[in-house]
Amino acid sequence: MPKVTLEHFAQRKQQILQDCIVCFSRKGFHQTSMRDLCEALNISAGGLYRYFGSKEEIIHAMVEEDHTQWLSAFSTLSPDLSFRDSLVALAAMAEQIYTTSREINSVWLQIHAESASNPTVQKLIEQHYRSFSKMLEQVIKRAQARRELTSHFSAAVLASFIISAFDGLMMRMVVDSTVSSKKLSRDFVNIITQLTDNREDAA
Amino acid sequence: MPKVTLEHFAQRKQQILQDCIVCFSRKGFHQTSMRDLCEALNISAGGLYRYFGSKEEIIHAMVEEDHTQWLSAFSTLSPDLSFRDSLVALAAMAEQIYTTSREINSVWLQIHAESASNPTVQKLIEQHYRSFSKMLEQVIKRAQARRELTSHFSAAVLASFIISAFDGLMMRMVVDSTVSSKKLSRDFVNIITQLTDNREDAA
DNA sequence: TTTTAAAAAACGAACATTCGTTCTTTTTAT
DNA sequence: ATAAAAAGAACGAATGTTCGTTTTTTAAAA
Repeated sequence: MPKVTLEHFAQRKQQILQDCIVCFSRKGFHQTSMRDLCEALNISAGGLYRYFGSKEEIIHAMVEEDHTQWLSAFSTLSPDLSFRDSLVALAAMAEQIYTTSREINSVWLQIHAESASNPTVQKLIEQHYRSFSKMLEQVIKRAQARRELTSHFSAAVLASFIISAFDGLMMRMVVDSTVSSKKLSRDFVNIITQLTDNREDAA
Repeated sequence: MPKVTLEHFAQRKQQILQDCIVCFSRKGFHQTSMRDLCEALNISAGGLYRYFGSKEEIIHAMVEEDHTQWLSAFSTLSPDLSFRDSLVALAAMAEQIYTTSREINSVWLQIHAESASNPTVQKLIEQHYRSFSKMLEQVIKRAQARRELTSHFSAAVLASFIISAFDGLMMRMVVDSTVSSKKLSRDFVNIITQLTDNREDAA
């Protein structure tokens, strides 16, 4: 009779996805052929297509992978943390997500670029940012309520700004190899917290 | 006898480059074939190859195009401006560069992604940021000398931060169609200036 | 325990297209 | 008449995907 796999299948699929990420980060989606993938993963074409029905499907899976990774990371964030500590924790998550497998960085950037010409990807990313923004706004609003963060700017605008700054940092890390992510992200946290902390707004 | 073109040639080349940018922004470098370009530009393969020796060459030309555009924009920046006004002016330049031809945004993002797998592009971009950073540091140092800007952070770090924030903003504009660049970039200038202005550092 | 049947998993040659580029030819403008 | 400019057919290589075949794995039958 058959083989009673299920989680085994999912596990293998996950492993394949990770390997694909490495390949894509090195050569780019559209420069990496299915043949390239097969060779690198030691799998045949037919084998690979059992796990992902198309190249597109792999791309979508990568977006969702990153999305869920961030969701679960965010869920571990205690509401009791100060604004600064929340930021520090988020930066640490970014460290962990984006440097334990350094390749994700480049793939994530590629996905953003892809979204300009790929409506499906665009929709996935937009939705990712929507929920991500929401969560960050919660943190900001709590900090503002506690008066440890200036209320000069709306939570939505601040969230947008912070996300952009870190997206830009990620971009920079891909482009400039001399950037030390650890040092820079710490600098960024310092700047943001210093710049947003509450001082009896004497402007 | 020959045709005495020269600037005519350069002019046509520039026009072709602009049209390529539009095409690439809609479909992406690697999804846009030379045939696609030829059809869209109403030119033959042989004709196109007279202006650019390869697809790569077009990409390089786009990077350099953006680079020189920013260089000339920066050179118009008066040293007498306050820090805030300098930022406002820079944001206005970004507005002008990135919204008069909205497509450049997406292409610029693609170029960043490309740099991860294309050493030549990576080198071009790295060099672009190097000179861009230098110029911004000048502005920051002047503002710090005038004591209208906190000296809590080094000019290099601040420059890095500001560039990242605006790169991230650009990225966001590509990904999220609902973003109003005008409003957001103004918010960003407000945040940065508020957060970096000099108050007798009572921390 | 060994055999066996059946299905899942993996393989890899083959498919029709499409790719970037070249090259010969034709047109255009002096 | 001459040479630059444009054209577009043609090239081999490479693309994503399919599909018939082989291998492996499993659990019931012997």
